[in-house]
Amino acid sequence: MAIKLSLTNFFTTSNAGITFPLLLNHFVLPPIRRKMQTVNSPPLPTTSLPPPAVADHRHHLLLPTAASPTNIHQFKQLHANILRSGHEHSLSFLLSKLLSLPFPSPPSLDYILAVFLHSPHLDPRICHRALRTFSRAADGTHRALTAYAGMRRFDVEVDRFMFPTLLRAAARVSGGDGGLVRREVHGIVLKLGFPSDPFIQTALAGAYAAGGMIEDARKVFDRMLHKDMIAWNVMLDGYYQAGQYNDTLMLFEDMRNSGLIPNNVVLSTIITACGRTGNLAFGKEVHSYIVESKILIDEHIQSALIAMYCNCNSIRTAQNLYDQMSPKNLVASTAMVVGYSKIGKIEIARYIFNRMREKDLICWSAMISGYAESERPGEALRLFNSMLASGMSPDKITMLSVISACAHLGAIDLAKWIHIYADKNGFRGSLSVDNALIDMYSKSGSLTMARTIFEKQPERNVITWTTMITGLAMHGEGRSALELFNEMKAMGVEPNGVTFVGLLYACSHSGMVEEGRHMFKSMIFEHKIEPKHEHYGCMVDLLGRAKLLQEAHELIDSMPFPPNVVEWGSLLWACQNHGNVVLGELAARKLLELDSGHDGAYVLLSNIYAKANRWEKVEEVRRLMKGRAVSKEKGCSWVEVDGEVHEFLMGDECHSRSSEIYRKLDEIVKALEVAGYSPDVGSVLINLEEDEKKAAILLHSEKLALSFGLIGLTPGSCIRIAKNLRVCRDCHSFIKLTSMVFKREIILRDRTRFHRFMDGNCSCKDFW
DNA sequence: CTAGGGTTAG
Repeated sequence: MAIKLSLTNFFTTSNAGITFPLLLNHFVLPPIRRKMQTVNSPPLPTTSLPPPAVADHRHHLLLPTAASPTNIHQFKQLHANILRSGHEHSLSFLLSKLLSLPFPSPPSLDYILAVFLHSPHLDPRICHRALRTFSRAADGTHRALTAYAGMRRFDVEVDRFMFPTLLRAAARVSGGDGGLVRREVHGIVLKLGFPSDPFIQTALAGAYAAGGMIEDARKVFDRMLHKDMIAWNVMLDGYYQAGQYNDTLMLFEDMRNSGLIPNNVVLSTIITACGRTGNLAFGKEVHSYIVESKILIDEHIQSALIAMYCNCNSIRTAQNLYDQMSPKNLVASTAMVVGYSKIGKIEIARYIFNRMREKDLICWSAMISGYAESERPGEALRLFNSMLASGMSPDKITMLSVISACAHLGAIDLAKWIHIYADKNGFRGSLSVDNALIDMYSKSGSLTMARTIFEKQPERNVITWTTMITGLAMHGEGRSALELFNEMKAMGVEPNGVTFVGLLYACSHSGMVEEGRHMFKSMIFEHKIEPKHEHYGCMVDLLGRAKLLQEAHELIDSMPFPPNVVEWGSLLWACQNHGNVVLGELAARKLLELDSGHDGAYVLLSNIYAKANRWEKVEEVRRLMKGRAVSKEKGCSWVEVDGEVHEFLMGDECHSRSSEIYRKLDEIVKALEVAGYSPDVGSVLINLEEDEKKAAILLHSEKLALSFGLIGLTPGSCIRIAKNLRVCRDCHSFIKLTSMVFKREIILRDRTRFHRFMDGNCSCKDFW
């Protein structure tokens, strides 16, 4: 009765009884006799022994060498003897010997399975041992299922102890079959009448959870009358692994309400879940609960707490806990490294990293990605080299950080090197690594290579498409970006918020106003994606570039949340380009209300006034800026020469070839003056004489980088400059002229896009 | 058995 009820409640009748014998029967190996023909056996006596009544004590008669076989060769000889002598019932003895071996190597797993499937007598104990052997082996999943299918065909009685073991194997079957196998085993459990065995239920829930079938896991879990700690932990961990952190926390509440005292394993999971969702309140509550109930805070809990506070931006609390720890453990130290990196305190992160006595791959990766994220890609790569030198080999995640660092650096030679490295070390074909490579190549100026990898990819996810779309957009190929988007939709891949950032960006930089408006609407109404700051920022930029300043302003006013510096900044930038003083003043005021130290706001507003010949206002802005001690952020540029990346700050004299660089700069300026160049001092905001302004603007970092690039240039190659800020108008025309006068192709990458200069033209369609 | 690192945008 109970069985029937479960069946109808939980399964549709169609997938309960009908499908399950089909799927498990897939797992069958070729017949054993074929296999045995390849075994070399000694000649057998022609007269066979009488079949023993009890199959245990006479087997030594069949053994070629010793009383008990110890290696696979001896097993095979024994096996051959058994078969040829017709004592097939002795296979059980052979099997039980095989199963008592400590760790069968992979080929012998198949061998065991073959013997198993051909044994005429299988008792439940042997079956369970066989299942356990297969389920425990890393690659034993399918063999366990095959063994089970075989057992059922031979009508071996299945007892309740087998299911947890079987489910452990089923839990590892991935893909579409995984779901079917789980349901099938579930169906068998119900059919055989074990639906309320707590061990089986826990294993079932665990198997469903491991396959991401979290709702099914929950259904099984909810049916359990008696839930022990393991059951709760399985369910909590299931939600946690599925990334459903809020569900994890809610279930934890249920657990506490049920009166069960959580153990350390559960607590670790909960604390980590709090960190992942940034739920500091919950985390603190759990922390006080632990302290109040005097639960022993072991290393695991302490590390989890530290990581949680780091993730919730409470680095000081984390530091306090870390200080109390002695000796410092690897996990906690890594958490601190990540915590400090995330808030931009990379030096403190490095200090902790340096003091770690032993370093594993994870802490190396954490430090590398810390640098990559902190806009210090060069340091990230140096660290990667140290890691290799220390004998550590990267895994996929390390590679992602390193590739990302290369992308930020935008150095094509390094990009090629890391690509080759990834290929040689077997990372080719990994979806996430390929995605990172596409991004790296498009950010290094090689859209062709990016596209090549993209086209070759056997599998693409939303990140793949988004990366490629954004790559095209950065290179000014707006139309192609939109075409690719259509292709993506045709393939049935659902775009996300980031995809639309790329698309709006593409529209904005290719002057496709109508398409941009359409995209924005389609995002909201067709794809049900809530527009966020970055989308509004793109739209303001798009409208602003097209001189639709009023519409841009209206859009900002219509936002459902308060506008931020990006939106006002974009509007202000547009006002400067189109010379709108009134709206510009408004945007600058709003911007400064949000961030009184925003250097760009002063610069742009001052430029707007200068354009309108309102010099008294220019003076006022400068005084205001001086009074608030705001200074323009120093620009920083990199240039790659002979595969090496050189970094320049504004007015930098640190480079070992500094004097040479400045000589070259003079030479360029003289040549450009002949061609009609005169420094545009509009963006120099300090109170200087005209001549001093001209001198100051010639020290911009991209000009230094360009000069150095021209010194070391081999014929035919081009100069690639990466700049981490917006390029000023003067530098833009400076580079344009240089490309003409010196007959060089120059590629400039600023924070958001590429400018390709050739013969005095620039590929970008921006306003200069 | 649990805890620490990752790819797209900003």
